[in-house]
Amino acid sequence: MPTIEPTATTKMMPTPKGQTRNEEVFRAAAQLMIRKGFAGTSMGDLAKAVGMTKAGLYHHINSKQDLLFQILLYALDVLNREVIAPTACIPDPEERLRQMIQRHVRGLFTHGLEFTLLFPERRHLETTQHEIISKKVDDYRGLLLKALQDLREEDKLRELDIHAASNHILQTIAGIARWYPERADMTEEVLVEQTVAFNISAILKP
Amino acid sequence: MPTIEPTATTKMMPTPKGQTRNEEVFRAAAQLMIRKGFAGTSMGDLAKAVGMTKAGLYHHINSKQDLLFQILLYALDVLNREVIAPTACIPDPEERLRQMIQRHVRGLFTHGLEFTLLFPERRHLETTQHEIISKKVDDYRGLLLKALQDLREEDKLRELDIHAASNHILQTIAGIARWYPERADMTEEVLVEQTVAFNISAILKP
DNA sequence: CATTATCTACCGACCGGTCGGTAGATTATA
DNA sequence: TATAATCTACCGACCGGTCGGTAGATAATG
Repeated sequence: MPTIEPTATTKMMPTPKGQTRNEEVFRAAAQLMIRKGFAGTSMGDLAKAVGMTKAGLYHHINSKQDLLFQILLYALDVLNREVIAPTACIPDPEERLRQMIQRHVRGLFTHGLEFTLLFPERRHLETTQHEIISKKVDDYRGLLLKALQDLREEDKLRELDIHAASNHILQTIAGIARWYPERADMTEEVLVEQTVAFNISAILKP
Repeated sequence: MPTIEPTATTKMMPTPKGQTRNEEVFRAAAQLMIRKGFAGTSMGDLAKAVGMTKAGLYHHINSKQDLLFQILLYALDVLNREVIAPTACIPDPEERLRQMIQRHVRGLFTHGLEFTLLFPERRHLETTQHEIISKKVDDYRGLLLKALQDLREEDKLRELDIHAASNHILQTIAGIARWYPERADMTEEVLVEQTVAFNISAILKP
């Protein structure tokens, strides 16, 4: 896991060369919060998970809230690098959409995109941080919407509400991280294909 | 433990008729937990929401955990009455599936089915209660799976993995309660149509 | 009067977070 | 090169506050 860079809204954390421990904390926190939720995860739990005391933990983070904020920023950063950036310049909207879905699903388990499960937990952030996350999430949804609009202009879309459709697509993707881990009776690559095909079939004219 | 009946939501008033205090507590609890999560909802919050003290609250419930259990049981009961029972005897699998989706989505806001958002919160239950809920949820997923299997036998299905498909369908439905409230730019009935069409198009041969 | 519903007052455990302190590595200086 | 100064990463102890939950008194209901 790459370093999570401090932002203008957060204080600099004492983070020297050895980032190993930092990564460990952030990773463990994300995993705990995915499993038990933000409110359901205590700093004591986290400290135990990384073999530290609570006090020692606070050498690496500013606050529980800010920890969540950093995790969400990281998740959005990966989303950018693994999904948004590589598909931004694809002119054909169908191919663009296919790749967005494909890359998002594939990234779920190979690039830490499972952290996107924590997006709803942004409700625990204070207003300013909440807005920062929400804006980026909305931007992502906007890209999906744009692909649908482009498809409509090419007359390749069924008669459907693109707002509803874009949300449905996002739900199928994000939802995978909720059910797949328990029912892994298909390979990851099959799951990728299935998810792309499901959503493409749902929206494209036959 | 008293059971709760679906009624129109009324603001907290001193013992409104047609709605017992019990229902008020359960309803308020469900709404709070949907908004802030189980762990993020304190009994103090809940007490304030129904205009009581914490102690007074505990006349109506056994424990916070059991409160969640009862809410989930109630949600599953409504799901049974509003979705499962009315569609169980429909022979045509396509029509059965259409009605299941239609009734589930329609029920989301008219019959308190938004409570299904709380299903993931069953992780906070103890083992036995957790298993009870999980079994019923799995049964519901099984019905969806059965409809897909029946469709396959009629050769009306695309080439797809029905396990992945059933989960995708469920995610689009349950996910509505997450995004629709904030982006209600379409009527409820349109949303019902859109969701049915989206999923049916996704799985049926063109 | 019996039952139900609610109150005041409180408990021990745990919460997020801070404090003063320190072992050990790193750096600056004489 | 010796040593003093600084810095990182951590700890045990502790803080005020909140958590879920309870005992016992009181009010309303029938």
